[in-house]
Amino acid sequence: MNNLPFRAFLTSNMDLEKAEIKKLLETCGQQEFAKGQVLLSPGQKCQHTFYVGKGLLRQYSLDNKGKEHVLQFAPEEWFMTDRESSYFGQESIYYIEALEDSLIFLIEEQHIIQLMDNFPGFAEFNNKLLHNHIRHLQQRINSLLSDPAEQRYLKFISTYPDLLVRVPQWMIASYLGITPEGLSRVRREMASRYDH
Amino acid sequence: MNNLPFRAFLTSNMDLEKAEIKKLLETCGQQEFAKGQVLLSPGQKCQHTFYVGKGLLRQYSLDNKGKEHVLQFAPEEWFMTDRESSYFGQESIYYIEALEDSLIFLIEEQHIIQLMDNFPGFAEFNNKLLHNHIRHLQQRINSLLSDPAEQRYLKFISTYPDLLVRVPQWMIASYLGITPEGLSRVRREMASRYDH
DNA sequence: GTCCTGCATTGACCTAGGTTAAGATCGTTC
DNA sequence: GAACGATCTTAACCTAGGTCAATGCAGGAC
Repeated sequence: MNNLPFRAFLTSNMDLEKAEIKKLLETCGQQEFAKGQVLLSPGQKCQHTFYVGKGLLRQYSLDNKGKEHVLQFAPEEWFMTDRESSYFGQESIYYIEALEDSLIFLIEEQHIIQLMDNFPGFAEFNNKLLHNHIRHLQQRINSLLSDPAEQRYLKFISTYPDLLVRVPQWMIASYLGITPEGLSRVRREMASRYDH
Repeated sequence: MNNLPFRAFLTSNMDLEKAEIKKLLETCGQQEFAKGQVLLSPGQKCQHTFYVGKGLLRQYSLDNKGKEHVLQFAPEEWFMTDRESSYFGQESIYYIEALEDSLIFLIEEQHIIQLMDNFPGFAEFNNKLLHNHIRHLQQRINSLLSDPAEQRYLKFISTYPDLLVRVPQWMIASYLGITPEGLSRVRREMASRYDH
């Protein structure tokens, strides 16, 4: 089984022992998703945590006016799941979609629990992921409360420089909480400040 | 030691065994904070997780124009900490302040790790807290992206009806991401819609 | 090639909410 | 009770960003 990307990540980044990594890789499936394919839809229960070996995922919601709102992007080496749904067993209100042809490793929620029970290193590893997630969400909220659109865009660029070229601009706008037109204007104003 | 509020919470809400609860209560201190007292300031490392036995805490940041932005409130039976700081060992950029005279139980970060290692029930308990936190943050982001101010206010009322009377209105406005004047207007418009 | 379809940009106009400044209403302190 | 500070409200005005509609470009698909 070609689980190399995931194995490499687990080996290099986490304090996991060989046995733990082996067990994790054994219990998780892998699947290719084509660009545009949907991994999770509203109304479904999210059964997996997705690890992105190759490609790019996004999570978004649809408001009552039919407008999309991007909650997260997940490029290579990121995990994505709807924890509201997978952990609490509720029906999700989000979409998760592949933005590129992607190689995804799927970890079932119950396996996570099993692994945590049996491997202390894995519990720690999971703990770290959760804290990382919380840190990101908290920073994002603080930015949404404190920063005007241009600041948020600048922060996005410096935090995710690679996404800038992989993701259409209107999705970045959506992530920032503004319209595509709004982002276009922000960019124009930034540019006009430079060619004096 | 009068740790009754915390003990009662742990006993009723979590799948913890007596030994685990005993251990947790033994290792955590408790302290009274007067209204207005600050538990954490920017630049400090957050050493504790705070459990609110009585009273009310808030976490907020200060932007470069000197404006406050409320990230969270924590009334009775809630936990509060700056996980960005306590878990990752960074200096905090937030304040945590008591909004009322409060009885707080303090759990040191290292004790949490110890407890997680030694008591599987506690690891699960902690895991649940983290997921809950993530759920809240995610819902808040989605609301900030999707909802106009009035919607956000209505959601706040239905989620935290008690805070409505315990927290000054300008702090609620700050939590919602608008100015006090803005919230005042929203309320007026809501009211005017009812006395036709 | 031509015809799509999706994305980015622009400009004119609009609106939700920010800003400023002035009261109104309090609970506190002396 | 007078004086004070904090909170909330109101009103006039302002601005960041939304809305709408038009235009310009790419790639594909054929």
